[in-house]
Amino acid sequence: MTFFTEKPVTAADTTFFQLRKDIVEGNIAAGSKLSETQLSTKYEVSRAVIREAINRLEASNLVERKANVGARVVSFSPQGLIELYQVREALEGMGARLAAKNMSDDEIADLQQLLNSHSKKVESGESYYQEAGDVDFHYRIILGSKNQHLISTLIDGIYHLVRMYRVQLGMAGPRVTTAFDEHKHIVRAIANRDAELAEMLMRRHITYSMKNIETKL
Amino acid sequence: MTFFTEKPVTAADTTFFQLRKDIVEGNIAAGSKLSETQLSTKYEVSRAVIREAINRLEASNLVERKANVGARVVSFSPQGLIELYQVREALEGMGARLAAKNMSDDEIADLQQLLNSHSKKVESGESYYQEAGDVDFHYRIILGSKNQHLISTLIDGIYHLVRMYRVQLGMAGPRVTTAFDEHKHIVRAIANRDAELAEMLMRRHITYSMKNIETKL
DNA sequence: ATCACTTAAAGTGTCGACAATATTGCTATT
DNA sequence: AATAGCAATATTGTCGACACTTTAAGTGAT
Repeated sequence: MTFFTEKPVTAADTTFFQLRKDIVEGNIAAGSKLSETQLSTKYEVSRAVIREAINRLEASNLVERKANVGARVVSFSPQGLIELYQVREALEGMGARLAAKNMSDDEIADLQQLLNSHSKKVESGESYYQEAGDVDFHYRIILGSKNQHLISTLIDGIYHLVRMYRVQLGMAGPRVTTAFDEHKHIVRAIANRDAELAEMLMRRHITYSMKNIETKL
Repeated sequence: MTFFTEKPVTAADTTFFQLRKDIVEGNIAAGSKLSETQLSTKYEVSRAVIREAINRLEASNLVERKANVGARVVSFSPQGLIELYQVREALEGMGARLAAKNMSDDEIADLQQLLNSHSKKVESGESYYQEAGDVDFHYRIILGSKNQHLISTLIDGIYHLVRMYRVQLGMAGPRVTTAFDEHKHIVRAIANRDAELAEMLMRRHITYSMKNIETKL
């Protein structure tokens, strides 16, 4: 909902999306300074729209601003990554809990179907099961929570930061096969309307994911 | 940390704080439109700083903006309040868990002392145990989590929304005596470094608080 | 050579004006 | 009378210029 409807309407919108993409994908280095005048010439818009874009990036926790000094892209730190995953664990855990309560039967069926298509691709050797599939899975559950706060906090905020960290660490995608089993169990819990279990499994899933990243540091 | 250091340095800062106060305290009605020109004359600053302030209010989830249309103060809804408390439950639960791990012994001692002073005032009939005390308690635990994401999400964002809802519903403060016992148990869990229990008790505490509000609807 | 002070440069913060979009009210047609 | 289209108005979005702050460079004294 919040995510798929991201059509830019104003110049500040497009600049914001562009800047966010450039930051998340590492084209603008972590920790680097964002000069308003410089960006304004680079993106061929006035400083006003750059400022608006930077403000939104700040709200997304992708940049930090200091008054009268300027904005910098947030710099990577293992501690920051851990903190991010702690928040993610709390929010996505709650998301799974609510999804078990609030997802419609149709949505659950779709989710199971998505998992099946992933399953086939994994079995047939295609290691397609990568970022796109993983993201799709998590998005559906978050959206299934029907909690607008949760949805926008995760989808508009945290996920972009997570992706940025992934790029910084040079990780192609999430863990492949083991993660798939975890997904399966989560969906089963949701299908059984077992909110408690769904939350617990989702929290574990994210904890594992983080530990997997930690080993690569 | 993030909270006590809120000194305005720029005109946009002061305008933002003023506007936020006016919204949270209900001087600007929920659901009302925020006209840029109007506010610019009212607060005697240019539209640029008003726009910046509104942007930050939007990031705080206190107002909603639509392109080429304008900004409105978020409007109250029971559903919205429930969703807010669900997020709060998840985040403060994690906050308590982390506080049990990360608070220093001194900080815990201070927290216990704070609770004692509340206790005396409750026993002596002073129903002082109101918003200020409750807020102080929750802030210390959140800050004790040492998780910067958690801290800013709650203190810069969610708490203001919660206060706004409280004002809308005309609730003087939180539940008095029962809440105090809950606080006591939470602190004990933290002092015992029992992260699991601290999280569970905090989540319950917030759930109770929400149910208490629900009855008043 | 180092440090304090002054001054120049660069960058952010703020402003007022103009452009583009949305809303309102009116007119005309059926 | 109701509706569609159009004109007028009001509001937001964008721009360039100016003011203020920070930072860096440069000068002089110890």
